[in-house]
Amino acid sequence: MSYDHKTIEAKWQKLWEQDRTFYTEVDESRPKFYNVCMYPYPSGALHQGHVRNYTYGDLLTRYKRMRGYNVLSPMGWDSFGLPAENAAIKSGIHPKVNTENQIDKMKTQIRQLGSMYDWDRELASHDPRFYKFDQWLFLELYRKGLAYKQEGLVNWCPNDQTVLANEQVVDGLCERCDTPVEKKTLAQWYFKITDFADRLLDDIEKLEHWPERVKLMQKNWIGRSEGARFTIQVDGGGEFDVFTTRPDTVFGMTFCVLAPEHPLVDEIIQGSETEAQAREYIEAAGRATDVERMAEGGKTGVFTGSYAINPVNDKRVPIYIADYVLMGYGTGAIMAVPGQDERDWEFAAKFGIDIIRTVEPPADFEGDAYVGDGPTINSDFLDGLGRDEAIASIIQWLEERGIGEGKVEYRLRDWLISRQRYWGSPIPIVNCESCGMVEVPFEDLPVLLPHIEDYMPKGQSPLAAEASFVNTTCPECDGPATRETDTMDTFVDSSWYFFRYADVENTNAMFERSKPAYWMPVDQYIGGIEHAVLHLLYARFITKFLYDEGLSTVEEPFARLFTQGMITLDGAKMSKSKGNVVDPLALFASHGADALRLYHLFIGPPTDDAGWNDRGVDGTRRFLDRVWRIATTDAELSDRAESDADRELVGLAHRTLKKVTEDIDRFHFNTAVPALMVLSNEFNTYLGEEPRQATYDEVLKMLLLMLSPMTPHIAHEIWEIKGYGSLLALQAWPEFDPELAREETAMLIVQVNGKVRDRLEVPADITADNAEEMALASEKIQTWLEDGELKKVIARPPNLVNLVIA
RNA sequence: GCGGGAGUGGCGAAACGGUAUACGCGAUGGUCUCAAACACCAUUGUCCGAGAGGACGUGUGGGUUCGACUCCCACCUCCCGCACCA
Repeated sequence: MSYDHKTIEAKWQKLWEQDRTFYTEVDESRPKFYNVCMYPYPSGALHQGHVRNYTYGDLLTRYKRMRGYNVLSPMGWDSFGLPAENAAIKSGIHPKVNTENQIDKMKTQIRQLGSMYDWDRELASHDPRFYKFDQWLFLELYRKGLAYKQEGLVNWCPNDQTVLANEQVVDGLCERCDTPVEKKTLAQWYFKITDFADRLLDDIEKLEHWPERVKLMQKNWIGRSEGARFTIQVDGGGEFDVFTTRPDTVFGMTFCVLAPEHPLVDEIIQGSETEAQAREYIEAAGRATDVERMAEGGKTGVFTGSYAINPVNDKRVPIYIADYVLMGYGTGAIMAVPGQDERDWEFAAKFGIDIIRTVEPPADFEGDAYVGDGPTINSDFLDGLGRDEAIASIIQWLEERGIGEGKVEYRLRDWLISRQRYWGSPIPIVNCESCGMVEVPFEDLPVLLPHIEDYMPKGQSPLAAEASFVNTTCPECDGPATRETDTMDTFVDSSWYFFRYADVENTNAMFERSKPAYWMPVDQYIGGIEHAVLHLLYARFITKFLYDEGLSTVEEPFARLFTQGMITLDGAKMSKSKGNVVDPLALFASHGADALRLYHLFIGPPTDDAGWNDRGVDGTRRFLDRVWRIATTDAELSDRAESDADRELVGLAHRTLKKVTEDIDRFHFNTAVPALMVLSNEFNTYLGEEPRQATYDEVLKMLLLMLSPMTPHIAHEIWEIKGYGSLLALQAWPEFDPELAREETAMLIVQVNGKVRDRLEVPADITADNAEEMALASEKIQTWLEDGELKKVIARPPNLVNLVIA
């Protein structure tokens, strides 16, 4: 017997929506719970990753509500950006039309899952009402000197025809299309996230309820290094700065290296014997993608013909160009100390350069460069000092002479936010011949993205070809001017959208301070691990900026972060291109949303990747059919007096409640579900043995209340059929009663030397002495005791007695 | 190389230092049925044994403990992140 999930699920989805059950207002009388799932890019097709994400989110919405919280769970669309635009290009439908179609489709599908949102707060980043405030944010940052345009070496994806942020380059490949990223020198817009590097790093400590893994990834990404920066003179004129974390080893400097892109290079190779060779090397390094540069086996480089003077001992050392030194980090130049640095050692060995040790390695040290601690040697006034003392001492020495200082460097670079693509928010800046760069005034926002037919990427923004967009008048002098034609990275949208849900209608401001003041921070944020350093770092940055502006009341946006594992099929990530997707829509039809939701909860630990198994959904559906049968049983329910069987079943229900509650609170859904299965199995057995009406109703109610956040449709339907009260979603989570949960008897395990030799049923309140007595009285145990002398008894009533014999 | 996580049945996986393998899937046998499906019942780590029962068993090797999947040390394998960051 199988229940009619199609009718039931459609019925309740409609009803919850009509009743506006999950629409929320500020309510100071209850604690708030702001529950957000990362808003999706509207691909038009719900996949199992979404289902997993929204199942967790909806479970929490419903559960927290039953626990008395005022829960806000909104939904929106990450509808600007490369993925949406590329999908439009592929389909040949204009991005706006295509994106809006996809949103409609996905919204329908999300509703079929039965996951509930306050749709009054729905937002989409391609909506001018939304991106108006991308532009406002941009201008706020600009005024504070935190948005700037600068020419520099940038990552360029030749396939997507746009620049990319460092965070969007993965292993030298474009994050979106896996094309090797090239380097180009271009003038681009940046947000100065590096100004926030220390705060972003330090505040990671405050993120108690974030996964360690994500915090660590952010720490590594920010990459703080303490060291020193100092100036080195070139013999014959010129100078350059170097950064090092080991200034204590400066006496061991036997050469210097400049990055091929270093500005001084051109000057010092001029007229040298190796000039031709050097120019060729620089040119090749410029052509190479990061992948090629990294793939290079062994170090390469060219002598410049020039020498540097070591400031501590006036020694002349050769200057090389080598691509193992990166222009983008530190100063793009290093002092090379092969004795204490593995990379420098490798280079020195290859090029026959002297190697001097300045740190005494331990006697048993074998190997090349020694990077560990030890007394300083061969270093004049630093000799004998440990590393930290030597570093402090040399920094003081450099500072006294005005040639250097202690310095902190970060791996984090500024966030490159301009894109040479159509589908994004236009940058609200006008270039005027006489006034220069001018802000678009607030009253002229949003700078609307015009509808254009030729939106294909072409290396510069397609907007540049749109004269009616480009040509404008200067807001300051009314003279002729042109607009910026690049659009913003879609990660700008996602860095603040969670504030906007709190005040989504506002046309005058991103939001009124008091609105998110009630809801923020997001109490639970759920999404994929792939955003660990992209979205989650940017969102923290922008939140800190809004805090500094007095707009945000919180410095950190997400109090609790949960990153779900991936659903895989035969060990591989499900993806449309691989053709190994299991379509949720087909499962809505065949098994129902409830069975699918339950399978996602049951499949394994939520943080872990989990392998999909079609039969697994059969299993959760079978379970729901069993619940349905229990609810519609034709067993005769009597009004006899309460028996042990009744007390046992009610006791189990309460123990189940305790476990399910604890498991939900710590996101162990995969163990909460089996607990409910055990309860329903016992319930089913009970129905075959003279069931009693009162017990039946009591346990069924508890079962339905516990199921309602997981499988809301079937739970609501049964609740209604049984006439158990008003709408199940509005019921309170049941109260655990330890008295009822208590068990009368326990299984006493009797061990001999740690091995199980007997099991005895004993009263649950048995004393240690009685347990020992019963254990010793057991016939099976007697035979084991014959083998030796009883040395010791460990009794842990009521479950364990261990007899130690020898 | 650095950092993190994980290794348990045929499979997904459970297990505050105390019954290893709950629950689900799959498999085998049975009941129901004209038959099938559904459902229900039983069995299902390996080896020895007719059985009672016993031995072994959570990647490998040690250790701590009355007792170790769990704690400690060393190693192996896999996954993830960062990676010539000075």
